[in-house]
Amino acid sequence: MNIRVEDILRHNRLSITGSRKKILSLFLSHAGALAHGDIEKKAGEKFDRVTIYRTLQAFVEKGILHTIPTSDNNVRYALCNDECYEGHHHDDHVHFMCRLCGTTTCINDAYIPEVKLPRGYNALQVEVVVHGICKNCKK
Amino acid sequence: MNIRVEDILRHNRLSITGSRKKILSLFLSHAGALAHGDIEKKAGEKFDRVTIYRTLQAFVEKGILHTIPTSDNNVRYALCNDECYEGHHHDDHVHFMCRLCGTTTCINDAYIPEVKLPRGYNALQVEVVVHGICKNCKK
DNA sequence: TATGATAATGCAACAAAGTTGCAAAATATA
DNA sequence: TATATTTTGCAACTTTGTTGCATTATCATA
Repeated sequence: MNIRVEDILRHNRLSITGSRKKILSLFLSHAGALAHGDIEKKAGEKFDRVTIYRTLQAFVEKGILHTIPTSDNNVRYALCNDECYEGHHHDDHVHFMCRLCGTTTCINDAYIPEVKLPRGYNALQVEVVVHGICKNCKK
Repeated sequence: MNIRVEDILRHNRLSITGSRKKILSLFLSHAGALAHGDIEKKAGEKFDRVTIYRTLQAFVEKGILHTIPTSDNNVRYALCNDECYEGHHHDDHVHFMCRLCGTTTCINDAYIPEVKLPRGYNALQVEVVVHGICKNCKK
């Protein structure tokens, strides 16, 4: 697992440091999306808050992570899938937020349908956030 | 215009106060969505920050406004359309955020297509945020 | 329309979230 | 290994959001 983390960092021309390895492996070992606060808790007291901000920002710029829009002023971050690593940023995402357990998951295989906009509007990116009950909570 | 504002407040069993009238008329006279900060600026120094927070919260609870999810930790608020006033909250929205002028608009007449989710996921609400170039900026 | 009940506001104090500059430390490069 | 570059942690600060409470405004009704 650690080897993969270092490969990703190297591939994105980011120095291999403790905080980056830790934060990236948190995402790799955790299915759902994470907010800044989640990472602060999960990483323990080990890293400065500022470092976490800067690490997340760097990961988003490199396309390793993407953000998930929210209505609670608490943006979540999730791993991009493999296509993202190859320059072609995979911008259109479907995300699912569970009303019960609160977890956010990135549904990579959901097909995003064409959205019909009024005349004159030009779409560059479509984000879809579905709220409901997730697979685990439904059981 | 003021009459309409007071009607809406009365209809929602909210006391008619200066801040509510002001904030509601800001939305009625402004096509796009507004963030808390925008309202603070547009309302001038007239109202306490806390009052604006509580007013927005009340409007959302009553279904007068709805929130628009964002990736910048800066939730926008927009007027619900008429259906919202009748108990039946109009939950599924398409919102458009312009990359150039930054304005967010609520596209009420856009049809929200069915999103196919993996087995076991149950959708209750679908939010769509489209990023691109708006009608005005395209000219 | 005066009056008591109810609700909203503003203030203060606080908590949480996010930013910036800079010196020290870690990592990369050659 | 030595030097250049990058990243980190710290401090100080700004912005954003929250809570309790006394004061004030609005509402209901007699």
